[in-house]
Amino acid sequence: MCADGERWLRIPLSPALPSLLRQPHGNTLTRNIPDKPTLDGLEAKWDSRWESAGTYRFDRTKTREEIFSIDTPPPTVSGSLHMGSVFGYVQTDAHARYRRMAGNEVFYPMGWDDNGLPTERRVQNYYGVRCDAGLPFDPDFTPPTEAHDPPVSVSRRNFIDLCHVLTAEDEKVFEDLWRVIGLSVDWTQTYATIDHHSRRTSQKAFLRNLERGEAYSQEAPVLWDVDFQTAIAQAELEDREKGGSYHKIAFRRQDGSPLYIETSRPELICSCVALVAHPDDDRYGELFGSTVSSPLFGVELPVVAHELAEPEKGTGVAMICTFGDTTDVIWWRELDLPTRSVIQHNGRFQSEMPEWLDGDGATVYSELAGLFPNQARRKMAELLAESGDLDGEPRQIMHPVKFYEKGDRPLEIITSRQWYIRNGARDDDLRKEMLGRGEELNWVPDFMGVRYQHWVDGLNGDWLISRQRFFGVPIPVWYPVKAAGEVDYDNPIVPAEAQLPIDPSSEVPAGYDESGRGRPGGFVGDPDIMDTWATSSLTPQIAGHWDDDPDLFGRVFPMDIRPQGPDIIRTWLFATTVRAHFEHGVLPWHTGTINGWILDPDRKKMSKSVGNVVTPMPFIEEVGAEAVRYWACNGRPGTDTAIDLGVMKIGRRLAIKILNASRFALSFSESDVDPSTITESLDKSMLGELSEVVEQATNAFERYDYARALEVTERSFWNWTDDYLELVKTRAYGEGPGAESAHAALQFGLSVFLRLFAPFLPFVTEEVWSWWKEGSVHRAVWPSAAELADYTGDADVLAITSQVLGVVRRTKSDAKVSMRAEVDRISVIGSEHQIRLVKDGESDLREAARASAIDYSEGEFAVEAELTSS
RNA sequence: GGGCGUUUAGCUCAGUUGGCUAGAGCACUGCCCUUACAAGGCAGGGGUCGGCGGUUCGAGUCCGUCAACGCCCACCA
Repeated sequence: MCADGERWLRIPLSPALPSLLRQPHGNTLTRNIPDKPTLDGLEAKWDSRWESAGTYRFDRTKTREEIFSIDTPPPTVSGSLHMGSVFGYVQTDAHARYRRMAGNEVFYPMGWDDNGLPTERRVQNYYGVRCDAGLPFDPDFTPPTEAHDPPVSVSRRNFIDLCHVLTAEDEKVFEDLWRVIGLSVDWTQTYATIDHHSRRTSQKAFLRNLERGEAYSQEAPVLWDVDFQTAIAQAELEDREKGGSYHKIAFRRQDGSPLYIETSRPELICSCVALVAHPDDDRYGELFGSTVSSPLFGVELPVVAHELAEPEKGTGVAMICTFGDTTDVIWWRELDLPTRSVIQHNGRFQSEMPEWLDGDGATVYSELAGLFPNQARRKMAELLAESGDLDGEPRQIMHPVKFYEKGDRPLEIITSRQWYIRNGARDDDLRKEMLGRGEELNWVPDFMGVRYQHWVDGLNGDWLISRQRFFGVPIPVWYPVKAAGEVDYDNPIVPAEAQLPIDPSSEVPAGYDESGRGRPGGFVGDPDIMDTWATSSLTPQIAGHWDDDPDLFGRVFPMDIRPQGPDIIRTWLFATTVRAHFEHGVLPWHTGTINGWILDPDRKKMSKSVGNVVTPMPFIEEVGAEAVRYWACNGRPGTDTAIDLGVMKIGRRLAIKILNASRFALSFSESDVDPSTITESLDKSMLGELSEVVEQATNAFERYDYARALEVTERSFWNWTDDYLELVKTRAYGEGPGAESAHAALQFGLSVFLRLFAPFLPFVTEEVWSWWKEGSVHRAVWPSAAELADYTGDADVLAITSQVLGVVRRTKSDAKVSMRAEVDRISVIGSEHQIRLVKDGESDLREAARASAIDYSEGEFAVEAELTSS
């Protein structure tokens, strides 16, 4: 795109030139307005000029009161570029541009979220590699040009290098998109969640959480993705409806009679630790305290009582396994049951014979060893059918199954040691404090606050931040290895803050040397990394340089707004709130603006799995960046918005209209006209109406309602071109005070419109601004009623004159004659006041209507036009 | 099962604290090459504001209820 953008290029306004050329009063640069203004190429032209002029550079000498700071969402660079990527960012940009013009110094950095699993997965697929932490580093490894098939194994360090290479490429693609779409970010203020500064900030914040007891490690059952082989957090869960089948299975009471349970996971009978029924369930009351034996394995199991057992579900008796689902974890913990787990980290049944099995049970188990759960399930169903313990045929059902949101196989629950940060789930006081933070935040739109509240109310565990992966910020601790060789997890060795960032798998704690790694009396490094949210929950601290630039941090933090999508309230917004609450004792921002969803043209939510992801570049190429921006800014705050090429085309038409109307408005004089020459009441009326528009647009922006600001500006602008420009045209082509008044009013009006549109249509407004003004429209002062006050008149003059003109047009249209057709007379009936208003605009009205005379009489308002018969 | 949001013209959407015959654009129809604009301009037709019931002098707007759609949450036996 933008290939021939410079075909009518003029001498650029170098930042150095204006001071040489500027005259004491106004600006005398010769205008160079193209005969055929075009939108083509404006994106590239102005992006590079803004960059070289530093138009959006942040001035850090400003005070906190003057600064407006934005906690920009760092896009996941390994994710797909889709229309949702531009939607929310453009809305934020419009607000940033408004703030900048309204007098704030805007802190608008950009980050890239590049660490974490999404990048690893993309690297695996892109290059056809897999990370094998056991392999040695290969210094001669070069990134493959084509994906290996089948995948080759590479060392951890080579793998991480590939992650860096690919994310650098991905970040360039994103930056290019942001530039084309016109985001006014300060490109000197960028960060990446894997970079040195972010790792340092992330580790420092973690160590402080650890020191204050807000972070801890614990050996416990966790939700586990068997493909990625990592623990995941509650916030990353999603339920999917999956088919399954209930198996009705007989356990044996002491007297040999069957006790039936129903389960969708018969393969876990071997890890069963108890059966459970509701304490008030009379059917089973006598069994509490006794034992039953499991089918095939013959393990004696207690029958226990717990409120969570639902009498209506299945037979009313459930088997408790370690662990089949999250309810099992609750029962296991609250009833103090033993652990009998058989599923390994790779998702397969362990090969070693479980110690609680012997005899026939061991023989049965040997058939399950090494299988995946779904394979073991079929095997168990066969075996149970053969032994007669399966009652009837399995019953097909659909039920919700927990998945990792990025995963393909159901989660398992596996016991392992993990790191957690407290979030209020296990501490009522902290939960109340976090709910209080949610109430404190100014939510835009306000109903979004409910989502936060529900999430915090529903938390059922602390925040699990450790991941058994590679491309991320390492957990910055080591552990002593006791003389007996066991690792002392309870006494982690921490680095000094000055040492950060560290990688405990390659660096050595103070007082040790490398030879002690993994040896009794020595140390081991924590092998895990932190989840990406553990770092991106610190974006205000990272972007504001909490770690290394307290002066800057004091000027931007707490930030003014956090713009983001509704889906990550539970993750990003909540986690950021937790971290700031712990570290700084404040809410990290004043306002949270939550954008809506992007729906595809059929009003379906876009998602990769559905395959309806729409990428922005084809739209930008077809209608231009500003048309896409116009569409994005038409989406109300927090409102789901469908991708609509039609809306974009309206935006394009608006931008073209601005070019053409500007060309007309600026065609009458070579220099700025003094607004004190505005004397005609129609002109003053127009400025009076504009004054109201300015007020409405400003109020809307103050409420973060960019869409409303655009709407009132746009409506007024079309009236301006349709009515005012037509009314004033003839007078403007003439000479004398009337013409001068028109010229000045046209310029003044245009100047106001360009500034009102600048947040939405940054390229075309800047282009027109450059025709006759110095500097950037984006650093021009936001229009105000005060600025217009000396030149305004009764807005009703223009309104009623336009209305009369409308009647004349309709008359001509009905008569199927040209708009240039002559009108003999217009008769206006109205109140004394209305008549006076029309008379104020009469001469312009007669020219525009081509009417030779206007008759007036008092009465109920009515207008009639009498065409000259031809 | 709970919560939030949406439902206004064929389509995409406005309608701020309840106030005169409900608005815009697209699409459709008619007219017009008028010296800013024909990838345009001007004008026109088109809606019992999801259903039902309330409050009110007055309801698209407030309350209740039902329905459809979307999203979020919920202990997978």
